[in-house]
Formats: sequence, C-alpha cells, structure tokens
Amino acid sequence: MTTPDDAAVVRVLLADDHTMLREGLRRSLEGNGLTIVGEASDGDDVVTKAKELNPDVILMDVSMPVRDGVEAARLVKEAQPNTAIVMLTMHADVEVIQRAIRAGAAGYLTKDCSTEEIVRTIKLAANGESALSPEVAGALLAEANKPAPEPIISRREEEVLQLIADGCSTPEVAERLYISVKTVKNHLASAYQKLDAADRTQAVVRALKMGIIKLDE
Amino acid sequence: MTTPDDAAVVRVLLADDHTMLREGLRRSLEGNGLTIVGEASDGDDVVTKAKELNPDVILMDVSMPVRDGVEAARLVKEAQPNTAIVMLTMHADVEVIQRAIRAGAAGYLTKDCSTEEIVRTIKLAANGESALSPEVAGALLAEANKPAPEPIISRREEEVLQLIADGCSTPEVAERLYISVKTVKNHLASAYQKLDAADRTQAVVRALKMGIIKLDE
DNA sequence: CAACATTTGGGTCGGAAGGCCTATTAGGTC
DNA sequence: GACCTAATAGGCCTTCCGACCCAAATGTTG
Repeated sequence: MTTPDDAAVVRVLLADDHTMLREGLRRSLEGNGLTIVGEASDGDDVVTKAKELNPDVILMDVSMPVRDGVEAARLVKEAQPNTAIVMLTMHADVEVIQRAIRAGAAGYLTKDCSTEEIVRTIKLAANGESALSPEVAGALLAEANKPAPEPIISRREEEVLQLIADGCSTPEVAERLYISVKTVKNHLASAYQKLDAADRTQAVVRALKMGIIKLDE
Repeated sequence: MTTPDDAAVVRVLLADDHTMLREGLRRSLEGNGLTIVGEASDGDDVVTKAKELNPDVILMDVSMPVRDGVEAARLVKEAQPNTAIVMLTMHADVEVIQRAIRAGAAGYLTKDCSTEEIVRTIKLAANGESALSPEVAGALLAEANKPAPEPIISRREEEVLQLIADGCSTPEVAERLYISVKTVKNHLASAYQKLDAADRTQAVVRALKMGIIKLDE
C-alpha cells in the first residue's frame, strides 16, 4: 500500500467523458497540490491508462461511454488492487453507490461538493482510507432505514408477467417456458392475488408501476 | 445591444448547482480571457445575481434546484433582454433544447465539449450571435427529419384504453363513460387494429410505450 | 420435523373477451 | 351531394380467462 503523507506527491488519473469537467478538475486539483498524470474519457480508456500510468488514485465519473465507471473500477481493482478509486456522480443514487462500493471504490462524491472536499477525499484514498460525501452517506442511511421492499412476486411469476407484457398469450408463455398452460394460469392467478389485480392487464400495469417488469425494446 | 469585440472584456455569470463544475469552469474561462463576475447555484439565485451584476453573458446549467435553467433563462430575458444566455446540459435532449431556445437562449452546449468551444460560444453570444454544439444541432436535425407522430388513436379510444390501464373491466368502462358495453368493445377492437395488438393487455402496453396513455397515480 | 412457499399439474364453470357482420347519427372533406 | 371517419349500438359465436376445487414434488425456514 502506498502511504504518502500530505507533503508527498499524489499521482491522480482523471476519468470523465465531459471535457469541460475534466479541464476544470485538472486546474482545481493541480492548484491544490495534486499531480494529474493523465486523463481518460471512457471506461476502456481508464483501464488502459491505469496500467500505463499506475496512478495512486483514480477520480472517475460513474457515467461514461463504452464501459461505465463502476465496471471500469472493478477491472482496475482486479489488475491493480493498490490503486485507490474515488467515484464521482451527479446524483446520489443508492443502487449505483452500492455497486461502486462492491467494485472496490474508496470514496464516492457528488459533483456538487467543493474542491476542498474532493482534495481531502483523494488524499484520504491515497492513504488507503475511505470517505463518502454527506449526500451519499445520507442516501445510504435513508435506504437502510426504509421498511425493505419485500420481493412479493416469485421468480416464475415475474417471468410470466414479463412475457405477457411483451405481447405473449397464455399458450405462448407456456411454450416459451416449457410448462403447461395450466401452470402459467396458476402463476398468473398467484400474481393477481399478490398484486391485488383482477386480470392480466391490471397485473401488468401494477407490475410496471412497481418496477417488477419493464417495457423493453 | 452590447457589441464587444474579442479584445473587450466579456463579463460572465456562472450558474450551476455543482460546485465542482463551477470552480472548474471559472478557472478554464478566466484562463481564456473571460471575466467571471459571479456564480449562482440555483435558478432563483441566477435571476437575483443577473440583476445585481448585469453580466454580458450567463453560462447556465439546464438542471438546477429551486427553478430549472430554462425557467430562469426566461425570467432573466424578461427583465434584461440584452443579457445573452448560453445553456449547458449533460445530454442533448431535444425537448429541453427547444424549450431553451424558446426561452431566449443564444447558445446550447453539451458538457462534453472543449473549453475552446465554450469560450467561442460565449464570445459569439456576447456579440449577439447564436451557436449550438454539433451534438445539439444533430439532435435537432434528427427530430426535424422524423416522420411526424400522427395521432392514430381517436379521443374515445384513448379514453377507453386509459380506463382499462387504470384497472377497469369492459362493463366498468361502459359504466364510467355512460355508453354500452358493445361500444366499448368496438373502440377496443378499433384500437387493437391501429396498435397492431391482439388483446387489451398488448394494447395497453403499446399505448404506454407510445405515450398515448399514462401510468397515473 | 413441521410449516410454509414455490413450481408443477389437473378439472369445472360462468362470464368476459374478441372476431365478424350490420346499422344509425353526426361531423368533416372533396 | 358523395364519401369518410368517429361514436354509438345490437346480435352471434367461439375462445379464453379467472375463480374455486384439488394434488404432488421441491425447497426453505423456523
């Protein structure tokens, strides 16, 4: 583990598809004693440049073309576990934050935080420590405190509902899932109860509202 | 109309809720001969600061708290028609671009363009000229070239579909609309043809995808 | 182990849904 | 005036759907 103190050089790789933000960050961070060793504009670029430059810290946007930030973080961590990764995001989305943490991110910042916060987080990350911005921490706590959205619908019921929403009739669903028409009807009936629906149309609408199934295509 | 040439001072007000981006922009623009006279972090703030500082150009993000960028632009333009406004956005969304142009924006940039482009657009705007970034122009052209989404579904058919989506059965729809069950079936059959659907569920899903009806509540 | 949920499958039955045909009235367009 | 569409409504007929009855195998959880 690299353990530079505040006086030591911290080598940073910037990754963001927005040129504007990258330039701004470069100037802000360089004005605060950090060394920018390179920039990357998409997920694959990050992985390549990380190998080339071996930075202490990568400051990376979550949303990037080709390969998203979280996926890129996972790949970099696999190849270079000693590289610290600080993720940047526009909005504190709990799902993404959780994915990022699992991918090995040491920090998670929203883009509305100040330069000092970024600099502090990068220096912490370079020392092997972690930090979340207040917004992010708040979002995680809010998630932890909510009553838990039980997955009332079973896997099979969900599959059936999705196929119905995709335009399949009952026999077509049976064919696709290699089960009898009767079983499809049973799954549907079970879903109706759980979703408080009277027919397949209501069930599909409810499931769509609850995010159980999607409008695909 | 203020008509400064390239050598004259262009006074710019920055508006973005992301501190990070604002700081970066300030440094980038100041390094390119522009004068930043102030910063604002939400829609109301912009309107107030614009009156106070009377900038030549406002560089403003579309998405901001309290009042969005487009709305803020409209208000500023009402009070100070000589102030040029350049909008910034993460993604080239045609709807938003059109709203921004109607609100009086002189330029529209995506955040992945370079500092030179931003500087050029701001200087053009200060001279009373307009400019769109290539991504934005492309999005507008694509919109203009699309075949026109004719309203294939009649008013009544739409009403019936919406009620079905809201959970009504055929007899219930008939009751609500004060028409016979037969008429409801006729409207549905007609909608099936137009939407290329085989049953009510498919018709509702198609109509949802096409934005004809909504998921309400 | 006992209890429960899931997945699988069967049967019956009334009512709803959908295909197909016709028909009247009202409002536009050519 | 002729023609078209939308909205209204009826009949007839077949199929499908959903409710309610059942049962067995498999997991999971207490």
